[in-house]
Amino acid sequence: MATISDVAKLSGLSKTTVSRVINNHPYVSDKKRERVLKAMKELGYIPNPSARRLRGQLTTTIGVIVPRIVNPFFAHLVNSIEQAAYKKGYQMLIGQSYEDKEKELAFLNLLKTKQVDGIIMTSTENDWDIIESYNEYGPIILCNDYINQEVAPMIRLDQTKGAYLGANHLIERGHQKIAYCTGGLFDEQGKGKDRNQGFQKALSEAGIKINPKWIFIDQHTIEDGKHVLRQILEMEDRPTAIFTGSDEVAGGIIIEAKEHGLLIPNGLAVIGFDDQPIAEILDPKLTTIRQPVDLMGERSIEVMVELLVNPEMEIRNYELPIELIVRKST
Amino acid sequence: MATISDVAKLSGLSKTTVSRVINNHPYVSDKKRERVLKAMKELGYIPNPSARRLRGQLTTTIGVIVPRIVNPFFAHLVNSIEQAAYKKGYQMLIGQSYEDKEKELAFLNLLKTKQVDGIIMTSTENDWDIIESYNEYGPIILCNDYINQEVAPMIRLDQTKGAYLGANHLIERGHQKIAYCTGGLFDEQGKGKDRNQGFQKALSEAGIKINPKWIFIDQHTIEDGKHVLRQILEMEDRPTAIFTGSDEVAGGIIIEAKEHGLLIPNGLAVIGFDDQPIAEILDPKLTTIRQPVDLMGERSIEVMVELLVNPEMEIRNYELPIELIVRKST
DNA sequence: TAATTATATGAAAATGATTTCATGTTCTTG
DNA sequence: CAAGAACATGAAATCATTTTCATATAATTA
Repeated sequence: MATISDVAKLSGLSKTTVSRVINNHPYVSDKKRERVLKAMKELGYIPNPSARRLRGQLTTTIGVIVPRIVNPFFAHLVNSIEQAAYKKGYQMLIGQSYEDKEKELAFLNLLKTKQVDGIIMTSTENDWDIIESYNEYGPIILCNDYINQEVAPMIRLDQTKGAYLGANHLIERGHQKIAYCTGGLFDEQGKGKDRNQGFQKALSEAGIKINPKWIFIDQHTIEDGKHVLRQILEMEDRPTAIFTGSDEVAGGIIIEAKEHGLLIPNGLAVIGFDDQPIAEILDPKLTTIRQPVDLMGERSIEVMVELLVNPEMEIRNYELPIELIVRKST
Repeated sequence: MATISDVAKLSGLSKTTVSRVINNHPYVSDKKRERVLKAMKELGYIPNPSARRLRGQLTTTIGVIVPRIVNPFFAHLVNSIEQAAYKKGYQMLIGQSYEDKEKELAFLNLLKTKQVDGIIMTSTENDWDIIESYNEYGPIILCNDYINQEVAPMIRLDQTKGAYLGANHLIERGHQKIAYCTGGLFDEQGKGKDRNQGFQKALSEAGIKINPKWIFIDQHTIEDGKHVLRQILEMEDRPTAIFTGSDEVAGGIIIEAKEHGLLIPNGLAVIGFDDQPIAEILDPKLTTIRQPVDLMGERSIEVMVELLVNPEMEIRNYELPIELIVRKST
């Protein structure tokens, strides 16, 4: 690989001048700039990022933590982040936390060692106190997941409203016996908590009591959804509708219902969350709450880049619209 | 951040000795090693990767190129690669080529600038002549996609056999009028070509002629599949079965068939490729050809790590098993 | 016991960039 | 036209590490 010295030698100028051209510093005459550019092209010169980093320059790499990339919601989110990053000349380093605290910390360490300029977290496993300690090494922003304090920029949705819209829709369809199925645990913080609140608000406004037997926690996959449906079938007093925290779980419920001859939506109305491609594939098609994934990715990169340019930037929340998509499963 | 000099100062030893401890060089006395380790722990010292890279050390980062991460097949592949890489202490840098030659080259440049130790390509957009020119900067291995020369290690499946199995299955079910739907173009190299051959072999063995009107090329998404079905419905002479290059396209066909009241498999038998989660979700469940994604990811990392340790390693192919999964769509 | 050889350690060079400082030229401005 | 400001250039320092070279001591061998 050609180095800056090679370029300097070939162009008959100093490394300093070459460096100035690379970083388009103003004080370079047009003639010499031309000579440098010509030499650079001739040698196929690319500045060595390790050397630039060592001098405290930016890495033009942004880290993204996701729980698991095979979850289509996160695949889409990662996709939109990567697209936006590429447009701005950034690379994307991906890490899967697999809901493991250690893995999350291992990834945050990349910030400490300046391998990434900043990190976008789409989920958080550790407490914020711990994550915060990495913040001094570079910006951390939360996208999708969030916590209820204004400590870092957050790209978030009004989850409370989303859950409220969904629950309300079920109530309007005449349901009184509504089950609830969440990805998190019940006393959690952030996203899950807000959804719980929205759900509860809708029900209490309609004067409906929540039956604790109809609450399912820690449900994530299609398999989990199937299992939930089997549990419901065994109940004496069954719910007539179920609100789920993800399209995948909703999908599992619908697939298993078909297996057991339970009709959707007449036997059980099902509502999902995310509006993933699967929502259109299921039969019946899934009523769900759409999260504007592309917007979230784009906005995250925008905020990250601003923050890298101006680290003193004001920390605030960016709330994006959330929307109910009514299809055939309710 | 603490530097190696800080550790040297605190431990009262030289940078050299500290470096020796970090890289566990043999010639360090146990006593001093202890002192260094203690100082390192006390300062929370982590070596600066940029500086190490600059000195020509490995980056412990492996680049992975995928066409698009939202394609569940590639999401799973990336997942298995990341898992395997993490276990061996490597990070994974992802780039989406979006089937764009420029983007692919931009990513290959990371090798040139030593930002990654090696690159795993799960698809290739540029000709091998061009890709090969990056090979001198670090190992490139092909996983999933491949070319028909032994120029780089390839983790591949016997695609010819896969397509043969699928086509044969349709023929055994009594079909004579079989359509073919591929992701690539028709005269392509590598994966697509082998599949074409397998398909053709099965048909010619059964004495069946291929109807060129029933060949669909460049089909990738669910939407593409829907479109294919509409085209079939408009034909006077319709096929009774269709072989597709991906579960997603097959899914689109099945969904659209339902929309038009065409029964699967009686009106049209459909066979997919990949055995993605969607295959189990579709109604009827999809007959498909399973690719051992987890194995492919694992093997790729194994080979990559070996190759990094011993760059002179013999180049060879690693062929993994491929399998027909019969469900309800045929 | 003298001569190798293996073990231990550190000073200084090297890696490839950017930044600081010094110096010289050209342009404004009073 | 003198003096200060703006422009243009390069030598050398700097970033955090590894590697080379030099040197000293301990262990082995002849």
